[in-house]
Amino acid sequence: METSTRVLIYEDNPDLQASLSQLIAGAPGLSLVGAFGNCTQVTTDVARLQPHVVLMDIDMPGINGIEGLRRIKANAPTINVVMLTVFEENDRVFGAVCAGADGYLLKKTPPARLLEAISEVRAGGAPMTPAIARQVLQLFPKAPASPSAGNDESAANLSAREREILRLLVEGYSYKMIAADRGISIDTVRSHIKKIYEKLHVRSMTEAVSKALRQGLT
Amino acid sequence: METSTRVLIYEDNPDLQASLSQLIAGAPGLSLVGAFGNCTQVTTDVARLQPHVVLMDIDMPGINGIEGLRRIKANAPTINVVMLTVFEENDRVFGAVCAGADGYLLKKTPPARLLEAISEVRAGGAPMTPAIARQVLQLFPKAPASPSAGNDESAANLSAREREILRLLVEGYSYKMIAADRGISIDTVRSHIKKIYEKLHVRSMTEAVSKALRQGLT
DNA sequence: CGCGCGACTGCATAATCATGTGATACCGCG
DNA sequence: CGCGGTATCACATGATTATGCAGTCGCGCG
Repeated sequence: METSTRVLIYEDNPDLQASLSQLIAGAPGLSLVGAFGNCTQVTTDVARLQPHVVLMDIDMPGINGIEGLRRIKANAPTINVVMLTVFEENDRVFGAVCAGADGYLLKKTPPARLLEAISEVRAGGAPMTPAIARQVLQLFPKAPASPSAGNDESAANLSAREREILRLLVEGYSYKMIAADRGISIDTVRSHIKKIYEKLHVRSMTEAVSKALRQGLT
Repeated sequence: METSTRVLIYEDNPDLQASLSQLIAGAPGLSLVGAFGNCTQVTTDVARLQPHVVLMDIDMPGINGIEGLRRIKANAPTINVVMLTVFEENDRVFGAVCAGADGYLLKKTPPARLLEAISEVRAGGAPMTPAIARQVLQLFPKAPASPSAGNDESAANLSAREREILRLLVEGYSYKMIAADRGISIDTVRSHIKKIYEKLHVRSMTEAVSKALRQGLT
């Protein structure tokens, strides 16, 4: 029974493909199952080679890396796919993360960091080159600034405890679960929830959760 | 002309505040400009102390860390704010990144990594604990998979009727109201909702609504 | 001091949700 | 044809939610 991490590489630049292959093949705990210059056969490749991690070049002839990523995720969603790119363009980053990328690294990433990234993605992380991570955070919609925004009225009106409890509602906690989580009685939970409803002008949990999520109240 | 990174800490746990303070104060290239247990005076603190980096605890009495973050960003957007938390909850992560967080670390992050994070954020990166980075990527709406979709299972898997009914749940409709609205019996509504729960792997209305809104299923 | 507020608690009750079991009709597909 | 899936419906039961009423305690404020 093989316990090493099976890595598959898609990279059209021959030099980089060679050096990545060497790096992976020579790294303890990793095994290189394949290295290709394009991902036109990605579906069959993946089915045949059963990789745990795919290093996917974004720019390749034929099918681009994002499409390759999509196909992998469509057919084998548990495979971790780390995107590799020369550039840091926003639209590429956005496209890749929306397609389900598990990590995103610049090609110039030093070898040690690349190996680290592989083990990180295997452990459930999402390795990103710092500049990419920054871009990822900046892709999020910015909430309106706080000061006296009318929108934040509802939020500012909730007490800290009420906000905590609303958060747990959003997570799908029942009254009983909230009580257990916060170490209070279920009747206390009810009281807080009743108050939340009044402040948010809602009459049910679903309305409260919906409003909270839509207005970023929690 | 001082060239060290000025760090301001907001952390209400006295032990952690003390150890963070010691860490920062003792690190070459960093200087600790303040450490407080709450961020009620964040605006004046920041104006007075002129930090480059703020380490901000998410949970604090009075004004919570996300609100503190918002105020910093509203008044001094160039200050880098790294959020600290015990937990990894999705809504917190989402709230923080929408409020403009520059990084997000778990409190249990080892000291060496924390120092690294500070220099990383200064260099334009966005330091994130691996698990948080994973969550950040997962916060993005998933694009429709390419033609032979399997990835969009949850979304594509709901029938038209189920999707209609989920939409009404999100609007806060009760079973009875849905039945009236669609001209069907309440037991029919129940059957559909049961099926929706199975497909979405949830067990309550609030979970379904939450999931629907977060993943753009409706 | 009284007041308002937040956090906490209890009890009773009605309404609503969630689950299981069962069923029919219709459609498309191999 | 049988099968699976969708839409529809009913009944019974237990669990959970929502509401009303009542209360205590601590805090800050005029």
